[in-house]
Amino acid sequence: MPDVAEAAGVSLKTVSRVVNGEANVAPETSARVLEAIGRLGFTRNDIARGLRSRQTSSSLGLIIEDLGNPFYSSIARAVEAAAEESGFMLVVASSEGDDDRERRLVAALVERRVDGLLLVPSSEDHRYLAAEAARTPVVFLDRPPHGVRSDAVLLDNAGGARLAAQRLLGQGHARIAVVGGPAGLYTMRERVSGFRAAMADAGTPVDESLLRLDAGTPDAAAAATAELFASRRGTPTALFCLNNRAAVGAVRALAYRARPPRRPPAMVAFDDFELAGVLPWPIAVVAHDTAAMGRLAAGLLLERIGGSRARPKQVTVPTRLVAPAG
Amino acid sequence: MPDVAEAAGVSLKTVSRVVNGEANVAPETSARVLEAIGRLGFTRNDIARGLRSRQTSSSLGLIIEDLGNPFYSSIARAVEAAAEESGFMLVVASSEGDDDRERRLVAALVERRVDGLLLVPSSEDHRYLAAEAARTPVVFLDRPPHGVRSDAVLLDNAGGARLAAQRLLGQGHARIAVVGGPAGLYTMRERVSGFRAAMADAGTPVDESLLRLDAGTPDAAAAATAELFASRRGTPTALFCLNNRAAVGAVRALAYRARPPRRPPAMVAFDDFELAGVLPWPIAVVAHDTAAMGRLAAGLLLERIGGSRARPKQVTVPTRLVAPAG
DNA sequence: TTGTAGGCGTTATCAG
DNA sequence: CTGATAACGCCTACAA
Repeated sequence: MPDVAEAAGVSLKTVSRVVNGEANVAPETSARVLEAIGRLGFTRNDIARGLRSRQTSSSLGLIIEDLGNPFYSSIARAVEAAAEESGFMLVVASSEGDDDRERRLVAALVERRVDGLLLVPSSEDHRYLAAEAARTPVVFLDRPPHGVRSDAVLLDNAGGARLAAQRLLGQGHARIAVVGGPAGLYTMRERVSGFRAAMADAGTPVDESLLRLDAGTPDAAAAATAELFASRRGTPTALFCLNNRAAVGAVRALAYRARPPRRPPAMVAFDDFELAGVLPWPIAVVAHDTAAMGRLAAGLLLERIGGSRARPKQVTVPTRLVAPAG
Repeated sequence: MPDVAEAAGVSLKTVSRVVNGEANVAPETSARVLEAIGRLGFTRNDIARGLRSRQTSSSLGLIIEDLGNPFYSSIARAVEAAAEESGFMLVVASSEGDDDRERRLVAALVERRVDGLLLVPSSEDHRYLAAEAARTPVVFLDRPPHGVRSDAVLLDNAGGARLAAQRLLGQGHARIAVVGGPAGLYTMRERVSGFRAAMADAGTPVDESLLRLDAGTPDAAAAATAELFASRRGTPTALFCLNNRAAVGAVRALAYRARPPRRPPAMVAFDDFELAGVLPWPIAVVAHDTAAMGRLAAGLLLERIGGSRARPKQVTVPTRLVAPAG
């Protein structure tokens, strides 16, 4: 910038004014400065800029588990759109479900002075955030905070699981298998407990041997599903997949098993997916609005960044059952 | 940091040393400083840090079309992994296929002093980048640069399309419909020309009325597909979908059309998708390694950041045909 | 309308 | 081993 100033024969401050489009610059001076800028290929340094005033980077941080999972990437998309609308850029990082990585990423983002942080936590104890949260607003996504008071946007996991169970029960199924995982994850626990509640309400006992809650990947879910439906006796007649990963695995396992295909089980999957409607047999899904989750979370975060000191809110996004057309 | 220094009764520079784990600090002094840091909740400000030395933000920028498209999100995941490995964070922005947005995002990222830029360009004239590229290394992804010399990582689009056409031709199909878009997009043009080349090689004339290259969204592709297969006469017997969006739309259209379903057309889709193997009828896909694309691009970028002045490379990632098991 | 002085939080340099 | 001082690139406040 000093170079530009010299080249244009003006002071540094005048260049600054031109670059930022401030008023009170003679058109002629401005033109000369602009010319110099063009000639020298000058670009304003936003990082030095923020240093003085806002002390920020005009960016939001988003920590999710895995960008490759459509659930998270669609959240990321919504967050990015909302951020951009308010003039923020989005820094995305994947924790891969690892506590330590999560902590490291939080620290890195705070050091970079993101203006706010959206976090899908992998850890279950967030007291480590108390210090950061004092400086940088944090909004939790998909899973609630523990040990720190922050806003959170969650799904109605138990409600959705209830709907799933009720549908299968309503179709006359009693032997319902449940596949998903990892078992310890908040969303999984909630969904399983919603499932159990619906079963209890219906007076239908849960056969624990049909619960496979250690299937957190498509492959694991496929293996678990294959096993569940391989036995000759005591085979379940219906299947509840706890998330989109489990659904992909289960669908594969069921599609590929012994040909010609036996009668497929009734199936409900938590999380909608693009091709749910066109599989070889009907699948119902527990759908929800991931875009809304992202938008809501970004909105809450932007309010905090704007200085809101309201009591931390916990917003729950509804789920609904989408049955196949057939 | 001055506060910490005062609290610990040392100089500012000593605090800096401790924070950065430099050698030559007495353990006792270090302990005192650490204590003060903990007590005051101090966090190093990475943005001020970069101001002095590297003049950078230790981050890479990635501009893609849409995080919601699995093709791009899986690239983003690979890029993020590679970036993180080298100590960079990733700033993601969606151009939504819009030239102006692309330019604005590039400018914003350069102003933020990302150390390098990965770009899936929407524009077709990149001379505007010449100035930025001088300061910030740019690597093109999925589509080649025009008017600026930069590295690029591309797919073998024509080759993949050839494979697709050859498969359908080999199955005895001559009336092959092609659905996708937008027509002007580099990848689409390449794929269509690969398709035409294979048809020409086989001596099979292309029926232009079966080409629907304006179907850039699932909905548009579904409509085009429905229309193509609705007619009584001149109906195509096979379908080539130019990308994953078109495939989703086409599958929907074909799955939902008049029940009981007529005999489904033979189908090949460019881009693999998770459930390709389990649809009601067999679908072959032109698969490729998006993770490798992301990794390669990030690698090239990191080399440039490292100061490489090698002649710009253009890397082509191979495609292969994956036929259904059946 | 334009310019000068000072400082944002950190690190590099060089002296103690 | 530790500290004083000068940058880094820009903006705010005040002055001319």
